[in-house]
Amino acid sequence: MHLFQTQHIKLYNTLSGQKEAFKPINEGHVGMYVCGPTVYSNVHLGNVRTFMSFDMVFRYLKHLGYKVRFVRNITDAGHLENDADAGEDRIAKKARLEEIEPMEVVQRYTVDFHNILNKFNFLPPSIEPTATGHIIEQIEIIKTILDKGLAYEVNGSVYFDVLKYNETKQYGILSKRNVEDLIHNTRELDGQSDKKNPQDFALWKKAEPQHIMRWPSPWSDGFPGWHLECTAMSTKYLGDHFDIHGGGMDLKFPHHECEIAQGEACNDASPVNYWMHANMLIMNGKKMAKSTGNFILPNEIFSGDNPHITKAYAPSVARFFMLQAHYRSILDFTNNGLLASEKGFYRLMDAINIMDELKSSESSSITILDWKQSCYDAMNDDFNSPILIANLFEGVKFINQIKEGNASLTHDDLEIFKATMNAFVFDILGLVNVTKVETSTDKLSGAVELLIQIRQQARANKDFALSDKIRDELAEVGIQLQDGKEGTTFSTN
RNA sequence: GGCAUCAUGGCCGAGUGGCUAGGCAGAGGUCUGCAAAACCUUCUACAGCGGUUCGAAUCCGCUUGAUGCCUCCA
Repeated sequence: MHLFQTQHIKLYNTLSGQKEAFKPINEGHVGMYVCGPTVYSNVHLGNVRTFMSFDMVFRYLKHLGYKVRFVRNITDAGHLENDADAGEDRIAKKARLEEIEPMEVVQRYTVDFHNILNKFNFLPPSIEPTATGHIIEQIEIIKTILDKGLAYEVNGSVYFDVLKYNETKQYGILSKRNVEDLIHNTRELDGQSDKKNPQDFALWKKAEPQHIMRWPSPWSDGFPGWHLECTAMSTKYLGDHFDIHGGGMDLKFPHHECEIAQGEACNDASPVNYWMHANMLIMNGKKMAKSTGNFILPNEIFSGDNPHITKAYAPSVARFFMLQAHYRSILDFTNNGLLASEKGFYRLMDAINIMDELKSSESSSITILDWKQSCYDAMNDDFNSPILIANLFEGVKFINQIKEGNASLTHDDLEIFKATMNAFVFDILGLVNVTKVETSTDKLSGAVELLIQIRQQARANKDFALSDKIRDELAEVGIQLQDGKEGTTFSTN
């Protein structure tokens, strides 16, 4: 018996524009592909948000008992800064500026990407393929599309024929555009002479002599088009037809539209059942993007070294902040928002830290199974993590009420409650209990317990000067004393 | 200019055709030597203008504004 047999997910499918019941192609199995980063510079927080959304999806699917194959690629092939026929690719440009090999650029920022994701407590994907490792597969796909007559070769480059494709299929089905509108609204760009139409996109580009990243192909020494790698890697590992494809909202058009076209061209069938798009993280009302300079790096959040924030924040605080918004909503990154999340996060952690001390009762004053189901309902409804978190704060209330003797749970109910809290907070939301790690050092606990005893003695003697000194100076080094009915406890934030 | 999405209280951020979101902040109370924490109570809302409806913040239209895409971008 798996949880997915009783917990039914509805998810918003960009393709249909509405929430749909999720039904995997093979029962109990889920194939999910997410477009990964182009590793030409440090991953910024906006990038992280998208990947975090799908990390949460991955975690929840696994929690429900699905066998998930999660593929997230690394784009390590250079792509041109614009879609014109000429231009430098980003990785090559970075390599030139830093006087290193393109593959050194790729290596450096791949390592950075992994480091950052580890700090945010991401689960690794099942497969993390690279574009340059799949050149042969991409060439094979181009051959197929050429054979179908939906692409053409010009001067060693191969382009997808969007108008031809649109005669029998629908280009724009995902982003709700039609080709006529696209034609009317295309900006004039220099150097597009090789294309029959501006809407056509490159499958293969002939490399200029100075272009370092290049591979042989039947058409020229060159490199694959950007959209092709995802088609190659997704279908290789998940099949021609798979369950979920995710990515940032900004990839919807043209990237994902082109992926659909390529998949349809090869197999006469739509490659993906459910398209999921994570919304943008903006900062102070503007898009976070490397190209505009309006962005913050994760390491700057951990160190506090950025003019947009007033202090350092733990990775889990940033994670909690982002999960407090729904993945399909735009989220504005602000210092005030982060401060509010930080307080809430530590309140949640403080409650969890005393969960094991709760005593069970003869009867339950809370219908814990209803509460548990409401947690699942939240996640089942298009992965609504903000609602889930609201329910978890309901759980915080339960913990404190039980501790104060204002609520009760039977032994069995208490076990269910604790297991549910832990599952959602740590397994599904992927938060890390930073306070627990710090306070679990026995030496520190022993020292603080001693100070608490001395303070108790001082209070008994009405030596409040001493007792307050102990309390205040401990607070200054980040240890809070809490006087409860059953004695004094402490926590560290 | 075109397409799409969105517009909620002091701030962040859910949701819904009639019934409490939640967090942070604020107010009052309980507790405390005083605090803090915790608990109880509590205030402020659905951009504007029309329409549909017994009833709309929730559906429709218009207006205004925001964000994204339309050239690489999570």
